[in-house]
Amino acid sequence: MSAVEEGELPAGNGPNGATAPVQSVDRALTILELLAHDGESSVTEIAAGLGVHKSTAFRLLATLEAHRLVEQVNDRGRYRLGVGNLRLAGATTARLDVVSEARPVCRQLAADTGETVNITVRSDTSALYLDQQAGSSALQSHNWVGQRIPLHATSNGKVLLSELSETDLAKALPDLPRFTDRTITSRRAFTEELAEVRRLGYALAVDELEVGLTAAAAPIRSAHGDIIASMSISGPTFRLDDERLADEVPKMVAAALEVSHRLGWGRRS
Amino acid sequence: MSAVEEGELPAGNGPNGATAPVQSVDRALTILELLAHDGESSVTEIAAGLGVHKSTAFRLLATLEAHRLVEQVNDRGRYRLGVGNLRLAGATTARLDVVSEARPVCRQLAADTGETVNITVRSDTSALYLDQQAGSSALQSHNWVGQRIPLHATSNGKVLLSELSETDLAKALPDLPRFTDRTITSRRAFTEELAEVRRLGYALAVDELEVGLTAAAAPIRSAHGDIIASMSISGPTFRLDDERLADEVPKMVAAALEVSHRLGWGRRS
DNA sequence: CCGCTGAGTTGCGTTGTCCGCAACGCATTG
DNA sequence: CAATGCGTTGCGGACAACGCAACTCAGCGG
Repeated sequence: MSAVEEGELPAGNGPNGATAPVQSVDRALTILELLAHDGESSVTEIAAGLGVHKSTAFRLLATLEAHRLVEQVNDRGRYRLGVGNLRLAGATTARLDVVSEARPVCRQLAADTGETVNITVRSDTSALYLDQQAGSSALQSHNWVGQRIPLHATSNGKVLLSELSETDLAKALPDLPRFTDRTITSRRAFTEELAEVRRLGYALAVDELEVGLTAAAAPIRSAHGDIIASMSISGPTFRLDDERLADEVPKMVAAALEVSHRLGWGRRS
Repeated sequence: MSAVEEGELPAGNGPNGATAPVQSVDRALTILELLAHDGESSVTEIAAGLGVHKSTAFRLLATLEAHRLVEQVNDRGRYRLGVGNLRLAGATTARLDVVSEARPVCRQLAADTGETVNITVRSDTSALYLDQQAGSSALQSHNWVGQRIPLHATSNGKVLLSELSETDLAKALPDLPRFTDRTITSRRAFTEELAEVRRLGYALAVDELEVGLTAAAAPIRSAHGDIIASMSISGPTFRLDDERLADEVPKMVAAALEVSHRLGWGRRS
């Protein structure tokens, strides 16, 4: 089959530089990522994406299908992600106390404010979105769950970084790429911003990641007092102006505090 | 740990009888299922569960870890499901119009009624829970998302079966096991129950799956008018008595209808 | 203090498994 | 009706994955 463009992927390794000792499994999991990205693909497309023969891709797909991680749309047709993923994700979040404790609080906050509420944790150099409760407003952003977002241009990121030691901070922030005019790109300015976050107890990000997008975030603390997650509300800048923020931010801070309490923070043993 | 019950799995095949042509991938995916079931496991436990050598299990885990589908708790420690699953699940539900359209409606209904709201579809011989919005009441059931539940003992199942042809119905219901005194186990009685569901436009299930659990469900229809999913509210029987149901069921039927409309049902093109 | 146990991790050689090939069935299309 | 494209399947060679055994490291009890 004609010209497979070589090297579409790092060739035999996981998405990052980590080692992936079992080739076929690595390929199978890459298929899942391809499908997550493209939504729906044919066997031939997937084979091309992996740089393998059609039959190989087919067998990998059949194995994934046996575990319901993929399914085909019409008995003999294209493939897409299957419901097995939902079960795995359910088991994943069941493990994370944060999400299960935070979910009802988030829902309430989303209802109170009408804006989108997110829970994030830090994962190396990114903010990782664990859960999202969409606001009631018609205009709202897409689902960010599972996405990785830069730390220095988001309110969640600022909160997650706010109490790190200098060395940890350096590791978590190798660089500060610019996204908009208002992105903080100077390390000195960012350090001052973090001090402000510590002082206020919450963080803001207005048009820093994307023009027209405003977010505010507050820390969620473990029983030990460490910041283990961040809760944010976000929406279009025109709707979340200063006046509106003055109303909503205290609610969000209170909600984050409530979750921290549920996790055992500030509880006398 | 000690004493592996023999034959935990059909040995080299997927959970069902389907063929899984790629052994290593099949094993890797089985690891995910083991972790989903047990929450957290050691390499040795996983190796025992698979019936393979420790090193094999380790390499499979390393590959899964490269894709963030598993992670270890303490750099050198036990393994558990990783955040990559959340991303895959996000991509899976993004694909399912039903969930994204239904979620805001469900949240509203959960807030209005204070009870748990679920969205399910049929998957062969089970009802599959796609999404859940917990009610505001303190007493509420656990998260069912990704679980598979019998069709004949649940309100959702009755709705999903209610407009099937006789042959499809036979395929979807090989048998009718009993769960409680009130479970319908006669095929004739069940057929009559389905007729009643069609007449009323919704289904009830009181103590049929589990004593003390009551649920009511209504159909969600595609643009073609087919029943593609079911929406339910459920709660403890003592709270959902006849009087209460008389209040809440119409709300639920209306909510399901709203979702059907969003999906294009009854819309003039 | 030190050896012992049990955990996760890592070279190495062999073999069994997975891959690429090519042929097939089945739609859809000209 | 031939032609093309898809997803699917038998087959044999080769390489990748497996099992083995040795290693590192923590915890623990002697």
